[in-house]
Amino acid sequence: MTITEVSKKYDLSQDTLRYYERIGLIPGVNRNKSGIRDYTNEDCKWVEFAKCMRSAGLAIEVLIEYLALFEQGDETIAARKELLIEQRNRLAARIEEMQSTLKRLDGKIQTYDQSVLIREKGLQWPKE
Amino acid sequence: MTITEVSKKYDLSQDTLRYYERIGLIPGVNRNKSGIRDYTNEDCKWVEFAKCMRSAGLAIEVLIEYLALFEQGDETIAARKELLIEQRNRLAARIEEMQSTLKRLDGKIQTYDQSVLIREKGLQWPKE
DNA sequence: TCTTGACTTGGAGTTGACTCCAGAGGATAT
DNA sequence: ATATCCTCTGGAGTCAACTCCAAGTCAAGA
Repeated sequence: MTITEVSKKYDLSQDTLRYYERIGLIPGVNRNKSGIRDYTNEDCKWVEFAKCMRSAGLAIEVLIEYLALFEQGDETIAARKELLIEQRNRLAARIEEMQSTLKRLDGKIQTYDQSVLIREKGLQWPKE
Repeated sequence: MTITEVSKKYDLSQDTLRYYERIGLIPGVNRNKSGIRDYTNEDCKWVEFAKCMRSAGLAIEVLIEYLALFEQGDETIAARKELLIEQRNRLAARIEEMQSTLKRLDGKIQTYDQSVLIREKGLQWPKE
């Protein structure tokens, strides 16, 4: 697959794909005889994984480390698991925080519903 | 309240507090005769709101707009509600995305559990 | 053969959100 | 009174994560 195809498939710019490769967030992609990238299925999986994890807010640094560990082979399985657990826990915490903020926003919006109603009816704004 | 107190109370640096005020993310804080900030309770509520919304990932730009609308008075109630609904929906979408990534991480971690077990037992890695 | 267009690289520029700094003014402690 | 703090301002610097650019290569079409 060419970079254009991968770019379209995962909705990531070509620049971002080259950037991810350069910094080691995805593995090095093979080139044909004229030096042009040819993404394998395996490469694509990494692209997709990177995109997914980045969208969830995992830091690039951490994902680089994960790939580096992966490329060192089976000796690093325990370390990789550790890393994933750590990130999983961070993510879960962030989700919880965001959920409580979501609730707060819902509450605020409800208050606005009320206030609009009150204004429409020409009523007094309730105290406090 | 002084900036030091507010800074400690909400765990935001003094620089961040001054920055937030400068860009209009919190209202202008009154100064005493020697020009030093004296935060009111109202100011603190805005600081807390800003911190909460920022932690959930709402963009500074949007929060600046919200405060600007708020300061324009009741004419902007409808616009503020719109803004909040829009942000609420974005937030809900991000949470969902993150939740599915969380599940994916959990799955991956389980796989690692298995693989560690298999290595410990000296068994063959299962195909694929 | 000449041009067009996709691709390459290395490096510079941008954006959002802070974070730090220098220089100056008051207030407090010795 | 001098030193030490805390605060002020305006502006510069930093960091993560891209994003853009210039100069060059190569293959394919008119």
